[in-house]
Order: sequence, then structure tokens, then C-alpha cells
Amino acid sequence: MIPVLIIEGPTASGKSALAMAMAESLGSHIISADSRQVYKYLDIGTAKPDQTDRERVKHHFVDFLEPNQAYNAGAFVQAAGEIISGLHYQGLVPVICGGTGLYIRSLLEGLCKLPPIPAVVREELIGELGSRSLAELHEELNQVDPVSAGKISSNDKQRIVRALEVYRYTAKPLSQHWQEQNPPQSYRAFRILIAPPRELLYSRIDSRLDQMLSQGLIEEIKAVLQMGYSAHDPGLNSVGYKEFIPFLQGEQSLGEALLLAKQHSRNYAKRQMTWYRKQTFDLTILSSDFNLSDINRLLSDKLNPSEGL
RNA sequence: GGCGAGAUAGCUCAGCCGGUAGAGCAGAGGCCUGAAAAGCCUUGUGUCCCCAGUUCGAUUCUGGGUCUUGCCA
Repeated sequence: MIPVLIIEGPTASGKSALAMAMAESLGSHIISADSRQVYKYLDIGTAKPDQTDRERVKHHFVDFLEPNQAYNAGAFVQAAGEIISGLHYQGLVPVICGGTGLYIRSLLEGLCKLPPIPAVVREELIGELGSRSLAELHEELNQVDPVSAGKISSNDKQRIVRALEVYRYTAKPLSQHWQEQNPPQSYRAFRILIAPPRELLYSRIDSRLDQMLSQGLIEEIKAVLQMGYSAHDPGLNSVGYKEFIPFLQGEQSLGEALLLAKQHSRNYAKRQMTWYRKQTFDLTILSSDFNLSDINRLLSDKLNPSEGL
């Protein structure tokens, strides 16, 4: 089993600082499990590691897609698996760090084997919604894949469309694909969660947004829009970006946009915390005020079990 | 000062031709199998601005206040 260090936590909890410290002390690389830092040009609002950090520690999966390119858990699992094996071959313990819980869970628990589904299939489904109701689509899913239909809310357009596109393209229900899931690559993971008390986290989120603004977030968004990317592209459809579009179009004040961006970041952090409650961690720390040597000791206990056992 | 408009949940507002009220957002809790910074679910007792009148009954009608707001001066 390949040993890995995983650092998770809600937005603004201080994951990156811990990851940097650990990667340096292990002499290893950081694998970013973050669905937004993958995009070029979106630096300030995604709190990407800066140049200095990236010179000190090699970061993977940061800054390599255009803002209109799709990315997903499957792509992450595939690519991350390769990097992890490569590092392991060099005798390094990778530091996986990020707030996209689904990516990390998928990496650890595996995904079902599915071919990439062409975007047209989804576009067609969405087009059908012009003349058919969501309820009808849900019913169609119920006919071909009752197991999935039973688990998906009849209001959950995103998941109904997903289950249907899988069925239409592969002619096999999504639920069946899951039954035939391959055993996941297994890692010996040391999982750390940084979970600051809510009040503290919320105030850190608020001040981080203020900081981003003074670092030039607005200019960054303007520049990306000028390159021709749209607010609907996956990159800009992110908390801390989408809220400022109405302001840039003169429909809202900066103050209102800022308030919304903060609010949505807090909502996001809350959802992350709910997700983490279902995950198990080897170590949960309450603040970014961590003790490196304690962590290193626990880490080596877990990753290098003593021969005495 | 004149003529209007408004005052209802933390916020923005809907509603009641008279029978004590409801959405969105926020907040709280939860879900989550290739869009996950996404998507979805659950959760709403508040002097319906104040006073008086009409009425079996007023948040709803009438009168008078108070405050806010628009236009004109």
C-alpha cells in the first residue's frame, strides 16, 4: 500500500500552510485536490499558492486548464493516481491537500469504470428540458434505472441528467456501473482535518475576502472576462467570482457584491463541514496553529508501523 | 410646503374585495458516486407602525398620528 498524507478542511482553514510545512519537512510534492485552483488566471480568488511557495515545493494540478474547460472527479482520480505512483517510486510520501471533498473520497474509495461521455449527450438532455418537464425526465430515469431514480430527488436536475446521460451513452444504468466497480487503488493514508470553530472560521473567511479585494480580485475578474471567458464557464462559476459579475455590469454596488461573496463562502464552508462529519480522520486540529513535530510523529507512527508489531 | 407612494419574519417583498399571514434570501440541520467553490432536502408565531372608529370580528375598511420615500416647489 502506498503511503500518503492527506490534509483537508473548509475554505480558509489554513490547509495550504500546513501542506507547505509538511511537504518541506518530507521533501515531497503537494497534490492539490481543489476543483478551482486548476484554472489559469484565477489566482487571487482561488487563493492559489504564490510563486514563492511553488518554487519551494512542487505543486500538481494547479494552473493547467483554461477557465472554460471542464474538470471532474474522474479526471482528478486518474491523474492523481499517476502522480502518486511516480512519487512513491521515488520514495516520496505525497501531500494531498484540498477542499474538494469528493475528489479525495473518490481517490480513496474508487469510482466506477466509465468511458468519458461526450458533452453532446448532456447538451441534448438539457435541450429536451425546453419541451419536457424535469418530472418527465425523472420518470424516464425511473423506467431505465429505478435504483438511481429512487435515490435522486425529483428536483435535482444535475443528478437526473447525469444518471440519464450515463444510461443513454453506455446503455447501462449508472447504478449497475457502480455494482461492477473495480476495487479502488488502496493507499495507506494519514488523514488530517483542520476544523476551526465556526466563529473563527467565519471571521477568517470575511477578512480573507477583504484581502482578496485589496490584492486586485476585481481586476483579475475583469481581465478574465476580457479574454472572452463567460460567467457561465466553470472557472468563473465559483464563489468569490460570480458574485462580482453583477457589479462589473453596473447592476449592483461593490459593497453588496462583497457581502454576497462572503455569505456564499460561509455557506460553502458549512457544507464542507457537514461533509467532513461523515469522513474519518486520523487527526483533527482546531486551528492553523499546529505543532509540526507532533504531527510528524503521528504521521510516521501511522505510515511506518514499527516492526515490533 | 404641495401632491403621491409605502410601513407585514433578521433582509427584500407578496397577500388578505374583513375571519390573526407567506415566498425568496439569510440563519440552523442534513444529503451528496465524473459539474462538487456545483446540485439538492428539511426548518417560518411575526405588537402585519401607533391610536381611535365601523364591525360579531380589522393586519385587511374609515379617520387621525408617526416615520420612510418619490416628484414638484
